[in-house]
This record gives sequence, structure tokens and C-alpha cells, in this order.
Amino acid sequence: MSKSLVPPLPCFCASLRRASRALTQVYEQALRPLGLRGTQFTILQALSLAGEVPQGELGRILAMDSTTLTRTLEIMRRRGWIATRYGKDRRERRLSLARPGEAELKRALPRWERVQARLRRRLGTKRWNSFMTFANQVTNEVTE
Amino acid sequence: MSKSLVPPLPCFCASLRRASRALTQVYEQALRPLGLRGTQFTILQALSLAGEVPQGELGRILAMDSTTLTRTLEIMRRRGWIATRYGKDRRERRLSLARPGEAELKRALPRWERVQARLRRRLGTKRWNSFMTFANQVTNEVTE
DNA sequence: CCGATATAGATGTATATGCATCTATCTAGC
DNA sequence: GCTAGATAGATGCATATACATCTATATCGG
Repeated sequence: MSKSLVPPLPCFCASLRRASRALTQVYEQALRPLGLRGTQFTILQALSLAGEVPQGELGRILAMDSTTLTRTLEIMRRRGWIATRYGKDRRERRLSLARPGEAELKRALPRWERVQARLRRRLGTKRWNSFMTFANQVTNEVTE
Repeated sequence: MSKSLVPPLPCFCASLRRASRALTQVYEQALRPLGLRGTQFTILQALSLAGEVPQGELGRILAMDSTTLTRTLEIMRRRGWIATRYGKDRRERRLSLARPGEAELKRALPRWERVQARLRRRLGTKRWNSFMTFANQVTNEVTE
């Protein structure tokens, strides 16, 4: 009964986007009780790992346009999760996790881990690892 | 010149979304001269393959919420690409490619094929195929 | 037939996303 | 020090995306 419920698509990009949409719903469902969106969780986690980084650098880490970050960060800043300060280069905004951002990440982590664990079990660790590697290779292939 | 690599992310979903963003830019860059977005191309192609389908069915094929389709289809209908008619069940909207939609798809296909071919060459056919298969498995795993 | 319930899609709202363009700032060359 | 070009991020705009809720229609048990 694990038959293909969705038909294959000829487009590589469409296949990946479809998986991305489906996956996002699963992760967001787990985070919804916290009022946290997937992208926001990703930014919290990325900042936690990267420490203080300029906005453009965060954009490169996430392969996300810096101007997209402007809007999402504004939402997160309103909630007190993000601290911004100017570097020596006055054009740069250096970002870091504020205390409430760290707390929010900590609250979210158990839910995130449960989703990850469940999915990993269903896909199998080997497939999971291959897929992660491939996804990163694809990102690198098309990132200049 | 050595490529700046993106760091691995701990989140499966974030990795996939990142690859999805990067890939989308490549495909959309190729389609931009036609004023065609990636999602729109995907819908044209899906309808071309599926024939006449109700909106909900198209949503299941693309793992996309039916209400998301409402907005995107409205844009495409305005351009004359999509034909809608009611089925015996008056709640259903049955969708199909209109002539201009077929023409638009035909115009886009060579550009799409070039991007696909280039990416396939860079990733290698084996990796490409595995990745497509995995992506579909992920979609099926999380689609109820 | 009738009311209860289910389903298809539309609408309100909020976020995600990127490009074109703009402003402020920096840097290189003079 | 000045100016021309480069760079960081903000802003205007359009599309993508989904959930909660609403409306119209269908179906099912009496």
C-alpha cells in the first residue's frame, strides 16, 4: 500500500518543489502550536550555529535572497528573537540570536527532533543521508 | 576558481527547501524571457500530461493545496492558458489546457529541456535518477 | 423529501520568495 | 580629498503558498 500516490513528474525542479511543499507541511504542523513557521525555525537554527553574521552571509548560507531575509527578519525582530547591530562597515547589519530567540529555538527543538526522527525512520537512515547529500550537491551545483 | 560551498544544515526540510530555492532560480532564469514562472510551467506541463482534471485532483498530483491553485490558476486563466468547465458534480471545476496554454508550453519546452540537460550532465544521470526517485518517495511518505 | 454531514472550491489573512530599483556607504584610482 | 564604480541592504511589486473559514452542492440515513 506504499504504492506511488503521486505520479512522477518529468521536471526535476517540479519534483523537488513538490517534495519541498509536502515536507514543509509536515514540519510546520509540528511547529504550529508554537506559532513558528518553517523558515523562521530554520533561521533560528542557522543563527544558533553561525553566531553573529551579516545578513548577506546568512542569505548565502540559506541560498536565500538577502531581500527576502529583510522581510522575514522584520517579523522575527518584532517578536524579539533577533538582535541587529552595525559592523565597522556601516552598510552591514550583523545578525545574532537574541535571548528570546534562543528560548524559542529551545522550545521548538523537541518537536523538530520528533519529526526528523519519524521521517528518518520511515525513509531509512541510508536513504535519508543520501538525500541530504544530494540536496546539498544540487544547491552547490546551482549556487554561484 | 573554487566554488563557495554552502554549509550542511541539520534540518532535512531546510536542506530540501534550500535546494528547492536554488534550483527554482535556475529554472526561472531560463523561463523569464517568456514571462513564465516555474509553478506556471509545472501546471501547464501537468495539465498537458493529465488531460482534463478537477482542480482538487491537480492539487493532489502536485501536492499543492487546492486553494493555492485557485490563485495561480486565476493568473493563468487571465492569460487564456487554462479552460475551466463544470462537471456533473457542480462543485467541481474541471481544468484543461486551452490552445494558448498549449502554445505557451510548446514555446517553453526547449528552454526547459536545455536547463534539464545541463543540470543532468552536471549531476550525472545516476545521481539525477536517484534524486528524482527519492524526491517522489519523500512526497509519498508525507502525503496522506 | 429532509435534515445532518461531507466535499469542492473561493475568500480573508499571513508569510515566503525573488527581481528591479533605490539609497547609503565603501573602495579604488586619481 | 574627490569622484566613479561597487556593494549591503531597503522598498515596490508580483507571485507562491497554506490555513481557517465560508458558500454551494452532494450524499446519506431516516
